Amino acid sequence: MTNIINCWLLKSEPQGYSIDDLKRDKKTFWTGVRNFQARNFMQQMKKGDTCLFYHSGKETSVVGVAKVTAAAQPDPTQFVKGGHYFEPRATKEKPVWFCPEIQFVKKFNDPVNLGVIKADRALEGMVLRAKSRLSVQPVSEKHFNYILKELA
DNA sequence: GCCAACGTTGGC
DNA sequence: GCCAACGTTGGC
Repeated sequence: MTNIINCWLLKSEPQGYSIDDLKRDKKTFWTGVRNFQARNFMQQMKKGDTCLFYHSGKETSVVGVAKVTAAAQPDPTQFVKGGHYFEPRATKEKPVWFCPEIQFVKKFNDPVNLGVIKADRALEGMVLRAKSRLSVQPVSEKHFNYILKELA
């Protein structure tokens, strides 16, 4: 049996790319992630997987839901010489960084704050509680559903 | 392959 | 703005 994890959490600085930006764009490629752990999780994402969309910075809240519409593919920003996300080690044959495509699903009326997530015993073990820096992380289906149904 | 130095993220 | 956490780089 393959890995059946199919819920994720994506972090974003809202000044950089917010849930409202995603709502406007409807779809986007999740480019610019430059962390190997995060990349490895993104490569496990499949079309149809669901994602919590988290705003870091001032808000520190889960603000909505997105879904994966295409599996990870080479991140084009790694080839842009002089660009912020340029990757000198990457070639077209052997790209280093990958990005799935995601689609807007919903924005919460009530964002779920990190404080609540940390305090709620039902969310014990959530990666977000421990790994403060990881920008793409798996979420158990139980935790995902709980956040949607009980907290948002 | 170790580890010190360095850089970045992100909560507070 | 600070700083803890932690990922990455590069010298050895």
